Amino acid sequence: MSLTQPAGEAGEQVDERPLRADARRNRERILQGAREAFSALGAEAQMDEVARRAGVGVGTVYRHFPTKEALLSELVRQKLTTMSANARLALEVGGEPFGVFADLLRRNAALAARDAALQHAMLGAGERVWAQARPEEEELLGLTDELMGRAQRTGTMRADVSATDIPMLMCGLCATMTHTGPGFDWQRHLELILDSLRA
Amino acid sequence: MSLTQPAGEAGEQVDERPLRADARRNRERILQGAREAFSALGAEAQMDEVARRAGVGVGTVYRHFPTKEALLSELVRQKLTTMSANARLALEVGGEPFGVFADLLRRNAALAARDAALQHAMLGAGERVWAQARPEEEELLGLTDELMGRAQRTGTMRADVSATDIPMLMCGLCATMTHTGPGFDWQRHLELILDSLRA
DNA sequence: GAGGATACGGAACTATAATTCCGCTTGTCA
DNA sequence: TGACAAGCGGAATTATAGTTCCGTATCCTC
Repeated sequence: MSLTQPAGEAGEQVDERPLRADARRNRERILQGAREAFSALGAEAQMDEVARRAGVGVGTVYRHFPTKEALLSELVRQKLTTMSANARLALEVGGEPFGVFADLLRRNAALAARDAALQHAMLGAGERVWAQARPEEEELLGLTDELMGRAQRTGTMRADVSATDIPMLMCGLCATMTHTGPGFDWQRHLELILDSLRA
Repeated sequence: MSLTQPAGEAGEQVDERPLRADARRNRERILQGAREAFSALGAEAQMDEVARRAGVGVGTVYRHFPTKEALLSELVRQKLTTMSANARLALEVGGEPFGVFADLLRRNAALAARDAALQHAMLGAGERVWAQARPEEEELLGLTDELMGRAQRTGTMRADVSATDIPMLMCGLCATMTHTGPGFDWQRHLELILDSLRA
């Protein structure tokens, strides 16, 4: 189905005219409703629940996102974009490279912790959901690579870790967050991880 | 439903007479079929699929395990038991404590890697599934604690990590295994983790 | 502010997957 | 080896949740 799209890249409207005002507003509401719903109930939150929280009908949800998967995909894409923004900020600020990188991870982890169930929902989502967010993923990876390179060149970070290790580590951290409930001390876990990256 | 059980602990038959020969055989087949099904398809493998692989009818599956959850629970319980057995072995063998512990983790990780999707299915399962396996979990935790204590007393392991950290770490490792496909090099990730435990 | 396109709502539809039911089969024991 | 309890198979049932449809409402343009 999604393989037979007319043209243009996967996500947003391609050459469509701009959305009507109410539609634009609803799209935001839906995304917000979805975040809330998945945060509260995990991936098994139903589309009706998303609609309810967004204050719209299910039909409207489907008008904006053809499937539940597409909705999740958009959430993933946005999350990655936010993380990239953080990374870019970190690159500009400068400072002791390892510390900058560590702080970035801490910030991103905190971001994830705020709605661990949503995180879990996104991780549990199938390949297809992530495939849609490939470009955003690549970008984040690139930025991470640059940040790590700096730290490695100053000798404060192990030379045998690469940017691709980070998603793994964070992925593990997220899994941990959701499996032990909200009171869990993921911060200590993160520090453990950071220690393992230090030279 | 499961809260109104007559008496006795949650899992096995309590004071029932021994299973008939064919039933005992089928129970094993079902468990095996479930392992295969969940390994191949993840938690969304259907009961019919489990039955098919076990070579029995669905009805038979339900005769042995009242719900899908109960079936998953039993798999979790068995996995934990196996890990405990490994831990007990490690305790008896003796040798340099950190090395013994590290090898145990490596072995258990390898065990998990063999059927990462099953692992993922178990992790993704709800609280209730794990609640059933509490005793087995406690036991494994106790053994882990003993092993780590030894390493810490010889000064080869950080003093500020505890046995409860290990499930978190392994949980992260498992999540990683399934999110990056079968070809992923989880071994390097594990070594990273081990490094972070070293004193 | 009229007309037409765009978007909305939510009941109805459909697909999927868990679970039940009951007539039949097989093990067990005297 | 006959009787009966224990166990089996799998079609039918039920529950759940994703998705569609279409009459109605809203926005935008002229």
